Amino acid sequence: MADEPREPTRSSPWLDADRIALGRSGDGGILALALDREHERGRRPLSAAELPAWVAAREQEAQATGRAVRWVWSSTAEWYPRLLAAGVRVARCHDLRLCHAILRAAVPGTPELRAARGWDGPAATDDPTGGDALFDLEVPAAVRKRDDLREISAELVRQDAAVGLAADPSRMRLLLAAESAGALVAAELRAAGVPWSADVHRSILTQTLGPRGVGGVPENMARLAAQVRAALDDPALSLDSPPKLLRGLQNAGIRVESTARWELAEIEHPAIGPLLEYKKLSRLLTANGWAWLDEWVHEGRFRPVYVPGGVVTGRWASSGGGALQLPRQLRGALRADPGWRIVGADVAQLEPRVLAGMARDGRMAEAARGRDLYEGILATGAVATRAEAKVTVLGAMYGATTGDSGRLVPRLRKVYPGAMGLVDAAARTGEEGGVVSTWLGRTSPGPDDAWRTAQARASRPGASAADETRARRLARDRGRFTRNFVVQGTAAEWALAWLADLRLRLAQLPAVAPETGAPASGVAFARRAHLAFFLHDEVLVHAPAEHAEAAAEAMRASAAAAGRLLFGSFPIDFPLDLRIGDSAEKA
DNA sequence: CTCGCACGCGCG
DNA sequence: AAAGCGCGCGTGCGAG
Repeated sequence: MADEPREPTRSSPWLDADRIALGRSGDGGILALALDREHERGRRPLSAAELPAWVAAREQEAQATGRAVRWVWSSTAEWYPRLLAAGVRVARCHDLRLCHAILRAAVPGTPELRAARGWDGPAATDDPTGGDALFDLEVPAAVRKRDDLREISAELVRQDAAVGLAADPSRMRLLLAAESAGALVAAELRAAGVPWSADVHRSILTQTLGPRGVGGVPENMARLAAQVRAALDDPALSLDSPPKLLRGLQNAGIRVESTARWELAEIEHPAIGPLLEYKKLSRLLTANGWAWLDEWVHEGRFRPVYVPGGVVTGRWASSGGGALQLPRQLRGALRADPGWRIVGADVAQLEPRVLAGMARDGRMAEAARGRDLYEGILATGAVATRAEAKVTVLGAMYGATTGDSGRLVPRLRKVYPGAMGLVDAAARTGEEGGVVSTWLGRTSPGPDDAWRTAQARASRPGASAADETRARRLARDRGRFTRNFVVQGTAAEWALAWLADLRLRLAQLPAVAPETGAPASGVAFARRAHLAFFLHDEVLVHAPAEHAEAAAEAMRASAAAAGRLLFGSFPIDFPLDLRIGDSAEKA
C-alpha cells in the first residue's frame, strides 16, 4: 500500500488548524498553551470552572477569523464530557491517547514514544453515568501525571516526530485527525443520547414476549417452554442452560453436538420449532428486555458508551448498553421527538468499495458505480445470482476456503485480479508473521508469543505432524485476520472521515428555538440537527423536521468528501441509502 | 462468594 | 444455505 501513488496535499475543514494544548499545572489547576500562535504564546492558567467559557470563546474566535483551533488533550473521553455538559462543543481535537496507540503500532524506531509511560490502556473514565473523574482524587497517579501540561507537550513532540517517520506522513496526519474527530463524535453521541421511546419499546416487548406472568417469565416464553418439554417428554428440563438442554435433546434421541441455532435448524422434530422460537424470545428478554430499558433509557434518551478505537481494526467498540448490537427488531423504538425527524443513512457495500479504492481496481469500481455492487458483479457473468455475488465477495474478504463461497472466490480472482491481489497479499503477509496496514496506515498487531512458539516448534527438525498441523492452522487463521484487517480497517477510516466531515456540516445548520428543541436531551447543541447513532457504516441524525432535508444533503456531501479525501480522484463512489422518518425503521 | 471462560446470539 | 472477519453481553458453571 505504501507504494501506491501519492495523492496531492490532503485538505479538509477538519484537518488544518492551530493547536492549543490543555493540561494541568503542578497545583492541579488547568493550563492552556498556544502552540502555533506566536502572538499569544504562553501559559494561561484557568480554573476548572473557567475552562468551558474560555474554550467556547476560543472556538467562537476561530469561527470568526477562519483560523481553526485544534485542542490537544490527553484523552477526549476524560476532557470533553465536562465541556459538553456546559454546552460547549469544539470543532477539532488531537486525542493523544488514541493517537499514541496508532503511532506506536505503525511507526517502529520511535524509542521515546514507546518508552513514554501512561499512554497505553483505556481512558480513565468511561463512567456510564457521565460522572467527571477528571479532578477526583481517585484518578490513577499515572493518568494525573499524564495530564501535566509538560507531559502533554512532550508527548505531542514525540508524536509529531513519529508522524514524520511514518510510511506516509500525510496519510498518518489524516488518520490521527479522523481518529480524534471520532472521539469527539463518540462523546457527543453520548451527551445527546439516542431518542428512544420507552412506550414503543414496551409495546414491542409485550407484543413479542407476552405480558410478564408470575415469577416474571413472559407468557409467550412460558407457553413455548411447555411445548418443548412436552415434545421431549422431559417436564423439568431447563431451556436456559446449554449443557442441560443438550443432554435433554440427546436423551430424547435427537443427535446434536450443540444447541446452536444453525445446528438445531437442521433437525426435524416437534420440539425444535418452539425451542428456536423460545431462544429468540429469550434473547430479546435478557439482552434488551424490561431490565435493559430501566437501566439504559431515561427521560426519552438511550445513552450508550462508545469506545472509539476499541477494535484492533479501528472500528469502535461499545461498553455498556450494547449500542452496537441493538436488534433491528427494536429499531421502531428509536423515535424522533415531536416536530423532529430521524434521518438515516447507510453505505451500501462499504467494504468492497474501499477495497476497490485501495487496490485501484478499475473494474471493481466500475461494477460499483452508481448501483448495487453485487448487481455489477453479476453483470460480468462471473456468478449466476446476486446472492452468489454477495457471499463470494464476503468470502473473498474473510478468507473463505470451503462451501459455496470458497468455491466461487477463484472466479472473482480472475475478474478482479487487482482487488483480490491486495487481500491475498495481506493474507500471505499475515501467514508469514508480518504486519499489515490500512490505507491510512493503521497497523495490525504482530503475532503473539503462542503463535511464534507454534511456528518455531513446527519448523525445527523432528517436529511432529501434530505440531505442523497446528502451526499451519494458526498461520492460516492469522492470514484470515490480516486479510480482513486491511479492508475492515480502511472501511472504518472512511466512516471516521464521513463522521468528521458530517459533524461540522451539521453544526452549520441553524438552531431552533428552545421550546421546539429536543426537550429531553438537555444539551445546547441538541437544539439543532445532531448525530444520534453510529454503527460502522450507518449514521442516524436527529433533526428538526424543517432541517431534515438539509441534514440528508449534508450526509450525502460528507460521504462524497470522505471518498475524495481517502481515494482522491480514483472513481469509486459511496452511495447512501437515505431515509427520513419518525423512527429508525427501514421502510 | 468472585472471577474467568464457553456458549450462544445480537450487530456490522 | 453457509462458516470465513471483527466485536459485547447475558447466562450458566466450574475453579479458586
